[in-house]
Amino acid sequence: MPKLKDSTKEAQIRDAALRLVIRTGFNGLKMAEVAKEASIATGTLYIYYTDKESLINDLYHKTKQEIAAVVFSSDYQASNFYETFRNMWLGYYAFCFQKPEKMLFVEQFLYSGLIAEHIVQETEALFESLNQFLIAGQEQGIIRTLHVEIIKAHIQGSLHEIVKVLLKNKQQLADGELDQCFDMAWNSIRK
Amino acid sequence: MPKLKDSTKEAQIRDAALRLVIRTGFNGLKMAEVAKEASIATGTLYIYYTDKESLINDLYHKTKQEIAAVVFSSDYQASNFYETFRNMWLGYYAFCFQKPEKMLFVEQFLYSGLIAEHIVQETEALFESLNQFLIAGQEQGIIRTLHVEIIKAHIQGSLHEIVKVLLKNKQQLADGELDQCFDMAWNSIRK
Amino acid sequence: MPKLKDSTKEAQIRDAALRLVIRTGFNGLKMAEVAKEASIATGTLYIYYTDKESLINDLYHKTKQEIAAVVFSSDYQASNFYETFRNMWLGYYAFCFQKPEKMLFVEQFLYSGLIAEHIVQETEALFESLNQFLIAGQEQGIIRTLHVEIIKAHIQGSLHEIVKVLLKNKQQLADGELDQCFDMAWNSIRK
Amino acid sequence: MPKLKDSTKEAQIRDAALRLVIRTGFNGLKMAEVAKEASIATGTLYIYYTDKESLINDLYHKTKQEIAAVVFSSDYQASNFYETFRNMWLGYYAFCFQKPEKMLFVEQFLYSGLIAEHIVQETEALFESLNQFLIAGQEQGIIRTLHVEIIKAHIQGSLHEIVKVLLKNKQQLADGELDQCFDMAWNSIRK
DNA sequence: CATGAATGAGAGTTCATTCAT
DNA sequence: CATGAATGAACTCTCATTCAT
Repeated sequence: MPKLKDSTKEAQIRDAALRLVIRTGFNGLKMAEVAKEASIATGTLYIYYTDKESLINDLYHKTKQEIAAVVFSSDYQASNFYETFRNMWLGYYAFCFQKPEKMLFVEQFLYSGLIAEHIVQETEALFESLNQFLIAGQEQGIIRTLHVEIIKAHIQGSLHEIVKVLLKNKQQLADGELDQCFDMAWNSIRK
Repeated sequence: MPKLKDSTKEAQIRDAALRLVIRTGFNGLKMAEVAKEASIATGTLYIYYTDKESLINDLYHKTKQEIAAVVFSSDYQASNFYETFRNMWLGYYAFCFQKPEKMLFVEQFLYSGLIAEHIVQETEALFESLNQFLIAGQEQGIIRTLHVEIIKAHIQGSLHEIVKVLLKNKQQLADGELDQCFDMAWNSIRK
Repeated sequence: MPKLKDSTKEAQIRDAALRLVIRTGFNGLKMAEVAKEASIATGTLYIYYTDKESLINDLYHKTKQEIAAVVFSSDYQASNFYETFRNMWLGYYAFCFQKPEKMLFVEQFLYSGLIAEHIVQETEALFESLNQFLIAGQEQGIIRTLHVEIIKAHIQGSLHEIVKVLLKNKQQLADGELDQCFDMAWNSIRK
Repeated sequence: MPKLKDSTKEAQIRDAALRLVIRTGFNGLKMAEVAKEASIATGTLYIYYTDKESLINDLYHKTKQEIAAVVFSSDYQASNFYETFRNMWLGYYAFCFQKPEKMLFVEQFLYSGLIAEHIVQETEALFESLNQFLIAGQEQGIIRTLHVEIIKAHIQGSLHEIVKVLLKNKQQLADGELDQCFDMAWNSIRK
């Protein structure tokens, strides 16, 4: 019996690629560096991923899945729209702050044209229930009536940018500030 | 740093570089392609810019200057905070929608580590009066008291993301929707 | 040099290698493909052959032996020179037409410098009795007096090339044509 | 004005490639070695040829053209079929003996599947008048009636193989031997 | 100043061979 | 013996930069 294909290794590779790619972009990402960062030989990379593109595509897919799992965590379900929204926003904020590479990576590649269309669509589908949630809020007259894609863009865009500023300045939000940030998000959409 | 030669040609080069770089990132940008897109020979590029990095740095600098000129357009000065803010927001929105390459380019390179620190600082300084403006609003009790960097991040992040979604879907905002978007921005910061 | 393991498997490997190598040459031959074609694992290949070169050398040796066995088939011995020569020529023609890979392989590698000198010499020795046969024909005044190496080259070169043309065009020789081809060979050497 | 694309260089590259490729086959041919042999940088190779395949294709094309020019040299036209055929045969023999690389290269690649079909066809067309010549000989009852492709294969195959044997043994044919070799060729086809 | 051919270091990918299982 | 994952040197091709014209 031969050595068995190690499924840990695939995750190691993705972790390494993620760490490196956000610094340099797709074209700046060097497979040799990914290998070194993952502590394997270059050739081994190609046992797990046929080429750089497929590595990035899989990384995108898996990262989006992880984000969906965070946003839709069952812990966040509350009795009313506001509470649920608040839980989601805070949960996603915490995620972005703790794993900014994932936030940055996804942001960087969504509009890059490098992710295969079918993967983009599969991952968008993962967030369909978020759309449902927002539409329900609109129908109940809780939040403003505006195309949900724009609402999501508004919320996500501001959250991401805030996290980026904080990371750049190596700051953290005090509790009161965090509340204010959430307030900004909420005030912008509530009716 | 550019040498003082034909300044039309220099602008051609920057335009070409801008168009190309947002598709591919710094590492994907090919000097030969920039030259072709600018309708000059490769060698000529190096008369105007010593290397790729200096081209990108100059492009960043000039683009930020243009954005500052837009945001601080004297036309936008109004008699009260709200009106001025509204003019600025709408003006910047229009700019981003019409010249998304510039928005995307600046966004892509701000945190990239490729722009020389002194250039980042010089360009940040251009926006100092925006800080003043916001702080004045806070002192007058018009807008919420929160670190201005965060306020700016919130406003800019959401505006950019909305524009990106619209461009991706090749949509435009109807007038009412545009008002709503501004409302979201305003509601989030007003007291 | 092969180790003495499962001799069926060894033959499978050679068959696989032969099929593949004539399409691609030595450098294009991939050990992994040989293994797959032979329905074994890559590692197993190296139990039978220490490296690619030794595989090719053994294949060359065995193929030459097979050709010698064909040419010197006892069935071909006839009462006179002409008949024997004719039997040999027709037998070898049939062999080349049925197993062109073997003909092509041997032709491709003879002058390649990849076959170890001692193997080339051993295999040449197998054809020594062909030399004897031709010399006898010369001494009896049946065929022209010319260095036997040149006579052999003439006969073999033309026979091979005819087979190659036929295979390329997916044709076969009608009986009369085959006779003509043999006639060409015979007329060129007879006195 | 820039340095002008040097047409000598293209020929240098082909010469280098030809010298190397017959030793190693297509897959063994290393672009870096071709460059070194041609005394240029690797990158320069790619200014003249987009890739290895196109280099080989052009080399094939040009070599076949050269061979056609040799075979159809106007000097060889004589008053009768025999003389013309003799001139051609001797001329081609001399060519193969002096530039065996060209003979070997063409032989190696004709059936390799690496030469683009349109190039194979274009080059075959160059030899159409050889077919005409042979058919005329058949119609005049001078040579045997047999598919010209087979006649050509017979003549060419034996000539090539003889040259290969001679080169391998570092021999040359004495004048009498050369006559004998031509005689073999002639006797095989004459009626 | 302008040109584009030339350079060569460096990137992605392949594959002969090894070795843990 | 058999397996196939792992290795890393080597190969093809690219591209920032230089420089002869």
